[in-house]
Amino acid sequence: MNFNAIYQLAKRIPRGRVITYGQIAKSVRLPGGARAAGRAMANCPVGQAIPWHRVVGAGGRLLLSEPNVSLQRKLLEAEGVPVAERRILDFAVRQWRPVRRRA
DNA sequence: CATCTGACGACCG
DNA sequence: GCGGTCGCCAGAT
Repeated sequence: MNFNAIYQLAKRIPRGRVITYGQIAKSVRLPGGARAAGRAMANCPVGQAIPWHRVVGAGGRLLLSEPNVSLQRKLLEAEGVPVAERRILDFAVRQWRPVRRRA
């Protein structure tokens, strides 16, 4: 699969903002939906400066497992994103929406 | 070929 | 809020 489009989009996520797997899938019209986006991130290549920690589940939930979820939380808080146990508090405001031309 | 397993998400009780 | 179902899909066993 060519997940490149996803990684490119991920790179555009502004610091201090987040996006969901579902949104990504929708934005790049990824066949397979959110789950495919999840696979892409799980396969996320290191060394390409991809802010993987800014990708969360629907509703602003952190879906990773330990110990990665702890790291994600740490990274998010480091850029000013408040996180409760496994959930972004003001998700509605923190959510980033990529610019897409014409619905 | 049958199952299981995920960095998913919408729905329902 | 929580747990279960279902649609979705690629790989691994």
